[in-house]
Amino acid sequence: MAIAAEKLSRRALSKERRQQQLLDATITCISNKGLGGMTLADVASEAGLSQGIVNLHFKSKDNLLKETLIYLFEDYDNEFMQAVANSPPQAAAKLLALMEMDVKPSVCDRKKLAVWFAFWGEAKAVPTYRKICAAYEQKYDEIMLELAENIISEGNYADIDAQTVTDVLTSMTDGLWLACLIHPKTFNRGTAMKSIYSYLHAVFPDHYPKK
Amino acid sequence: MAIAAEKLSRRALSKERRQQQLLDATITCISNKGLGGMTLADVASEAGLSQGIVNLHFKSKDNLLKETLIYLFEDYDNEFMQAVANSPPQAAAKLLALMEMDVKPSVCDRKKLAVWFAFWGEAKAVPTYRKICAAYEQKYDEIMLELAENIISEGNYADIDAQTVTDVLTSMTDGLWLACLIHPKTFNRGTAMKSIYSYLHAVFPDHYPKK
Amino acid sequence: MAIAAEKLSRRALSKERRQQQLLDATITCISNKGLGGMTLADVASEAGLSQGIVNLHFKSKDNLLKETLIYLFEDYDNEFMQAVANSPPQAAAKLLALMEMDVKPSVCDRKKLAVWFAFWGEAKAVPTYRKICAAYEQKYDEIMLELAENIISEGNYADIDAQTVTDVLTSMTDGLWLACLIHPKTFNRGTAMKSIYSYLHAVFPDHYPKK
Amino acid sequence: MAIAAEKLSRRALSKERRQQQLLDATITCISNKGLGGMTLADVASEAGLSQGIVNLHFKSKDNLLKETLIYLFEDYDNEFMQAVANSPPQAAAKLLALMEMDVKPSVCDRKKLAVWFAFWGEAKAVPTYRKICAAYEQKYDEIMLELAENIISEGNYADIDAQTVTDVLTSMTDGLWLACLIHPKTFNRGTAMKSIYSYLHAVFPDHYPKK
DNA sequence: AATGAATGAGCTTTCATTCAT
DNA sequence: TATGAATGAAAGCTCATTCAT
Repeated sequence: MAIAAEKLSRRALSKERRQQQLLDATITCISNKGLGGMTLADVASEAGLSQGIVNLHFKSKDNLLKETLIYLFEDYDNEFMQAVANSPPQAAAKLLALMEMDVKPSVCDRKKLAVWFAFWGEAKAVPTYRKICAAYEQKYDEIMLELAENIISEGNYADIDAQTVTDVLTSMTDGLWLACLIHPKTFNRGTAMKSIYSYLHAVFPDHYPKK
Repeated sequence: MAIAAEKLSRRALSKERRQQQLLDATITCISNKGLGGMTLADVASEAGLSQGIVNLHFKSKDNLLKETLIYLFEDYDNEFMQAVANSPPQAAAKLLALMEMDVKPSVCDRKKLAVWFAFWGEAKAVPTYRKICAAYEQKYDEIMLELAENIISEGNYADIDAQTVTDVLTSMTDGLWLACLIHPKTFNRGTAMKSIYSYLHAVFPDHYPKK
Repeated sequence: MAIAAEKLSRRALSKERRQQQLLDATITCISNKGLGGMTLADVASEAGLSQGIVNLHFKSKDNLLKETLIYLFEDYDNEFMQAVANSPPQAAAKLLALMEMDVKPSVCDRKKLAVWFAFWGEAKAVPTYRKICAAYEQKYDEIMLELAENIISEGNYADIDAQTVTDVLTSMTDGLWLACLIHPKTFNRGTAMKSIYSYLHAVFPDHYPKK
Repeated sequence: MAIAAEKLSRRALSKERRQQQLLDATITCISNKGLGGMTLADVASEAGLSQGIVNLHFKSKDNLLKETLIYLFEDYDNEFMQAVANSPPQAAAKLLALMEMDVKPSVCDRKKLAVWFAFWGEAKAVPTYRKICAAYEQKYDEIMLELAENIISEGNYADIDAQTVTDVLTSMTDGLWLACLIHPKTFNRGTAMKSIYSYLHAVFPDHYPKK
């Protein structure tokens, strides 16, 4: 029956929407109260819904948190893949696009960063979180590694190790994010990008000329 | 003698000793269960003492956590100042000594790192933590900045900005710590140091020659 | 049906009803165990409900106690105002009705008196209680004062001070309540009323003739 | 041995002194924090001594409280018996002296009254307290009753019942004490005494002339 | 006699979870 | 699907009591 089908699809959609709404509320709450301080009542209240709603949609708090981490990664994943896709075809341009993506406001955003670090802070104690992180991050590492190798193969960088460059870049963005989170007043997006570029220029001077 | 030993453990230690013991137990517990998962009962049990002992010495859980963060920083502070003091007088040597300190096993230790990140993960939500971090970190920033400025003044580095270098180095160690915490299997101390050195070589080639 | 009854008791009552039920349970518990000895678990158990119920409805124990005192006063207030309203229009009759109300079983009841004295016993240490008491008692004082003044103006009582009479009557009922609480075996409602009447007769012989 | 004996007696004296000191501290603490709020740590601290001191001298908190109540009564007893002893030989004078004693500053003192009412507030729940109260109060009742009977036998008071008078006077002082405790700002010692005298004048006009 | 660190039972409070509506 | 009153386990915290010194 067409009507039933439509209803079903609408319902399904509505369900997805509601879950997204709850995930957004969760992010806000973690950001404001920390992973430890956040309660399901906070999330429900932030979403303007009733007490039991989170358990209804996510079964348990643990599961909600797991889904929130995945949601965060899916969001980042989108940004990451779009940065790769929408940049010029050269490896150097793509690598730079990724770095710019990492400091752009929608990614390097204190609310989201607070949640990232909240999860990382519990990661050692919660294997579930560590596994999710490992899976996604391996993917990003592979992509960056390939870009770095391409750049090296294009230039005169005999001594440079692609994995080292990848590690440094990953570490730098993580470290800059921490700075953004902990020292919001002194942190500056332009300076951060300048730091990253200064490293790229240092290792790949032919591809990243002095500005 | 077993009895004497048992009695000793239950006997009044000096207040300071007992508190240190509890702070150590707290670090272990946070590392194992996370900031949110850790309970005062865990800490007491880890220290082999009774339920009420933590409140007796630290008044409240919040205060215990605050003191733990300070204890962590005091420990790091010792390492930091010693690294500066015990290295050759040249700025380049001192800066390198600091970087080596940051990856040395007693500092770049998963147990401690888990606790650092646990606090950073709550820092946005807990101003107390943020303030403590800010106070110590400003000090380290100033010292590193001075070292970087000295190096620059000694060589032919007209284009290099000392603050940028400091920011990059700080970010890198933070990022490498995160890698150590989250990806213990792939993280490698030697590689980490190699990454850092590669950056130092890239910006200050005269002071940090190719190895 | 037993099942239905059980279900009913566990089912959501109106919020107001549930709170009243809990306030009644609180009064019973204070009466049995004293203000200090009463626990929230006692109250919940007395109400046949679960541990957390009191905090759910009253936020905290302190607040529960405050609301209990108010509940007690509202109950007394009803008795007081009804005694005034339902008695003959003459001031003397109304004043006598108030005194009779004070010794009637539903008011001069050991369970309730125990709670009154429990609060008065803490009043010096808890400003909140003192404020609540002061507010209500001022009202009763004013009403009684007006009645005493009316009686004085009606008779030949040149030397009588209305405020003194009011003070004496208030003191007497408080003192008789204490006797009822502490010496239940020797306390006698009739004797108590006789005492009060003997005073009324002594000061206002025209309005309160010898019986 | 004289020395030993002296030491012993000094020690014994010191012990009694210490206990009195602790009882005084207890009274202060109950007055400030209420029976429920007072802790043994408070008492020790108020006495300027160490944690375990109260249990050392009084075995348990319950016992301390019991002894405090007795201490309070012994103090009142002294006042009572002295008022009787030191007043003129006539019954009327002695009865008046007792009433004056009840409102004199050292007796009708908010600190002490707070403790009295704290005990009365728990009396229903704690039989020990009730028994102690009953024992002392019966004694006072008997003495006052005899005085009242003497006065009646001396004058033309055919209709007056001695027990009723005694009850009224006792109730009045209790009630005035409550007023002093709860409404310290409006309570007035002179007015209180005036109230009592007005009653004495009303029932025994020949013995207590209009002032 | 006095100390005060340590204990541990018992309390208040929080909150994820359940369930009748 | 959604609600929110109710639950009850688990936590932090308090404090009377103990005991080695």
